[in-house]
Amino acid sequence: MSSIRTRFAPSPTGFLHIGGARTALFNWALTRKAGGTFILRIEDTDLERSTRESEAAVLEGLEWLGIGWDEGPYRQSERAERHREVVESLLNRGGAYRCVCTREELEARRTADIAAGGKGNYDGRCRDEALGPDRGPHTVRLRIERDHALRWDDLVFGPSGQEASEIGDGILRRSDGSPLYHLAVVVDDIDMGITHVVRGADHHSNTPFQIAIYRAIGAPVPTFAHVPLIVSESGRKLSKRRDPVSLQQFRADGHLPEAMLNWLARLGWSHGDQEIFSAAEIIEHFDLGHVGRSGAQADLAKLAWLNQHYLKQRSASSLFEAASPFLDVVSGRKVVRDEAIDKLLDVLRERSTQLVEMAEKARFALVEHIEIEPEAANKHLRPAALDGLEQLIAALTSLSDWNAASIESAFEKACKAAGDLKLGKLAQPVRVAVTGTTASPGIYETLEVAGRDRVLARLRNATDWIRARADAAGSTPPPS
RNA sequence: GUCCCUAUCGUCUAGCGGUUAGGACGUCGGCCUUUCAAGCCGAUAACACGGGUUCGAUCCCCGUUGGGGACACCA
Repeated sequence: MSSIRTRFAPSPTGFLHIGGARTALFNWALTRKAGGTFILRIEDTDLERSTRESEAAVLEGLEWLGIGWDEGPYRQSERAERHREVVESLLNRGGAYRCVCTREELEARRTADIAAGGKGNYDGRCRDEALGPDRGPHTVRLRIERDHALRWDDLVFGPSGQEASEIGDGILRRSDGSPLYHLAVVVDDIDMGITHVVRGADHHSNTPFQIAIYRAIGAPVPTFAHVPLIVSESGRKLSKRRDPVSLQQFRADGHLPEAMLNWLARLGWSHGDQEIFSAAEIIEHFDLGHVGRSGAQADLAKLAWLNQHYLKQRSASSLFEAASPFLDVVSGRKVVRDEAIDKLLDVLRERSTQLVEMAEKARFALVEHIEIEPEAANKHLRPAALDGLEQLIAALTSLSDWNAASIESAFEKACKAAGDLKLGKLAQPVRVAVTGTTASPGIYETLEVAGRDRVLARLRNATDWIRARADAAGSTPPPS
């Protein structure tokens, strides 16, 4: 059996967006499953818009997702000579011809044709003129053989295509001598021995013309599979302006690569009822036959769920590894891993969907000074809480060990000393004093990871604040 | 405008002539509970419409409607 060869061919005109990432993923999964060769080719023939930065972003994005390639990256721009060569040979063999129609003429005739009920295809005026290279500025068009069916059996869409008579002779080379995309991809795919072209469904309609180019060149037509586009949550085409589409952005928000991979894989593809897929399982089960035929909306809520799922799956060390850069940002320094950090991340993982969120929730244990939410302070840091807080400070101060269990005993002692105070009555003020918010992990763990010194300092701050505020408001000071 | 593609819960989807139309996310409710989560339990919710074909259509065919894509000397 001959092994398959596939490629991912992004144009480096921006960041790698999720549609492209998914196309890469499908190619990769298909190829890995079949034990074939996956090639990366950068389509940078549009020199105006292509940049090395975005090329680097594409490679980085793929690497981050764990999508590795076997050959390349090749650059289409480096193959210009070869593209010229193919056009020349087509010209020599009569598979293509020179066309001197100007844009204006073309546009006028096209408009007239449509007005007359036609399709607006190129009318073939120069087709049989046998124009030589001495005719001034000209483009080169493919001489599409009439009465040919330009059809193929798409691995996703099934039987597809059109009759040759339904499309016009397309341009292969511009008047400035540069090749058009259609010619370049076909030539590159032929030269690189691509057997399976898996790409976005936006190319579905271009395929007949490309098949005609394969025929003219005399090369075997590869197998095609067109993957439906990802659409935005509003149901429309993804807009770079409106929608979150950059893989880099998802990464910066704190998504784990395994979650992104799983999410992308399930967007338009399924394997029975299974929702959770490791990279290995995607490879094991992937097949084009189970890729849907209609566009899929990017479901951010599902991504959030998946991301938390993988957050919960990670080992302490790999969780820290992923979270580390985010923790550094919040703390403003390099956070080193220790037992307290591990514990902190561990209690935070089931409370966060992204790493930015996780790091933000870890703030109370990472920085010296916290801001207390005014609303939380007003509600929970009241004179009524003073006695409990002071009893707790005393109990905490006399603790010999600082851990969740000993802290719990201190709470029990404080509650009892404060007149059989309910735990909830004490826990919330403490939570606000220590974390600045009303929501946090269990109160014992929270105090444990915040550290004794910080906890005691913040509790004292809180009691001071309550007193000062009571005085300022002129109300009766709390009983001592 | 022409051509092509597409259509199952709000979303991602399973289904490939006969099913109580399944799962997951979300949403809602309950349990748990020191807050928030997590977890567990339960509920809600779909075959776009109209014709055929067939003993029987979610499934096959044809329309309609909706959605998407392509029609460049862009990629």
